[in-house]
This record gives sequence, structure tokens and C-alpha cells, in this order.
Amino acid sequence: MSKTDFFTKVYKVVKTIPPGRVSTYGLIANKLGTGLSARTVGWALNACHNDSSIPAHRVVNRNGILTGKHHFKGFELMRQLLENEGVKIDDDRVIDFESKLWKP
DNA sequence: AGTATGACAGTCA
DNA sequence: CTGACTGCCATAC
Repeated sequence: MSKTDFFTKVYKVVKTIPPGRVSTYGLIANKLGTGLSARTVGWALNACHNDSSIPAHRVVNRNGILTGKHHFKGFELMRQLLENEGVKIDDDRVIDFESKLWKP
């Protein structure tokens, strides 16, 4: 277990999110056992560019808002990826977010 | 070792 | 509903 294992855990959980589903930082943090470290989850995903193919577009904040889209290469990229999986986006918010929310 | 930052979450105005 | 502040955890400098 390295000190960066936290990142690995985040990546692992994010990769576990099935297509057409979305998850929140808080749930992931809770799954990691840190619960209150939702901010750190975002930090981990911030380094996701250093890792291979992390479906970070499926991770949104508690409101289902695509807060992280600004960190993608293209703002439309995250939205397109989600819509491609059947997730409708309106004003950067996930439609029927609660139904599509994936809970570990 | 202490300070600053961060793709959050929760609460208050 | 939106905006601002605080609290928590981990990393970077």
C-alpha cells in the first residue's frame, strides 16, 4: 500500500461505475472509508490525467452537476460522453440524476 | 512543519 | 435558487 493508494482506490471505484450511471464524490469518499474527504476524491481525479482511461465523466457532485467538466480537454466532451451513455444533461446538470445515481 | 490549494458537502444569508 | 463561509481530508510547495 503506497501513500498514493488513495488515488488508486478512487480510480478503482470510478472504473467500477457502470455505463449510463453516475456517482458522486461523497459516495466514492464514503466507499473509500474517508467519507468526509470528498474534496480529496476530486483531487485524486485531478491526477486522473496521469492514469489510463478513468471514466471521470461519470463522477459528478452531489447535485448531479458536472462541476468537473471544466477540467476536461473540452467542456462538451464530458457532456457528450454522458449523453452517449444515455445520460441527458441540461445546463450542466444530470437529468433524472437520482435514478442514474450509482451507489456502491 | 506550516501554508495553500482542490473536479466536495453542508449550512446560512 | 444562488452566493458565501466553514469543515474535512490528502497533496504540493
